[in-house]
Amino acid sequence: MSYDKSLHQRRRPLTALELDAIPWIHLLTSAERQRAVDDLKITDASAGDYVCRTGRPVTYWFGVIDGLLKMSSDNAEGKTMTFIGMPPGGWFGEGTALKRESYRYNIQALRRSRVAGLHVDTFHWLLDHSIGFNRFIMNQLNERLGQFIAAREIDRMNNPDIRVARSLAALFNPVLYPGVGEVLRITQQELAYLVGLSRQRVNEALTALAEQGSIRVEYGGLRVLDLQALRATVFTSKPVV
DNA sequence: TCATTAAATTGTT
DNA sequence: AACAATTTAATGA
Repeated sequence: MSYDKSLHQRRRPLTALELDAIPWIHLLTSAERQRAVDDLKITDASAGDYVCRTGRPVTYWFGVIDGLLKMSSDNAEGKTMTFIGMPPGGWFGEGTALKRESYRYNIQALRRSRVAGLHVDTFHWLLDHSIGFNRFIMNQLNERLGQFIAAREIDRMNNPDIRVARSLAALFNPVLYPGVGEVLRITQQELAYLVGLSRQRVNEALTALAEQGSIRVEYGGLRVLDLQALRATVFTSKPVV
């Protein structure tokens, strides 16, 4: 690399490959796609960077091209409450974009990530003109509703192994996160942040899940072998001797 | 391309 | 929280 390393461009157009990885782009007519592509911007976020903050006016509808983001909301006492992971292929913020309100979540990069942004005006234009886009949004909202209900259940789980299993299953959701595929790139530390457990405990849970055969633990990631089994995990971690 | 070194991640206590 | 072991990434010949 002989380029300058001082001022790497924070915002650039998308490559054809990145474009192809956007799930809803294929549902548009060529005219609609043209307009969307012209507006799409991609930004590189370093670990710890905020993609959006609570209270800021909505300017973009976001999608994860690569990397891993976490969504957190602060309650009245300023305590950070909910964590949801956003792996590649996930698009978010349509709720607030629809109402043109301000963001109700903090979105932070857990590691170096590439985030695509579609301006709210274009978002609304697509809603007004594209049936395919409307289907995508409707499907997305519906799927996420299911996810939130599941998330409430997960929060009430006291068994760490099951918490980890369910949280992982959510991250492997092929509808919400089509960019994930077979292998989810996530470290055990990152997963620990998302689930709200220590890395040690997550490691223990992952080992148990691997023994069960639903996943395989790999360096810097996890491979899903049986998503159904992962979702349905009910075993109690401590074997009764 | 290969060998060496540094950094990141994992497994364990 | 700390440590050693393992894997990957970076570097330079």
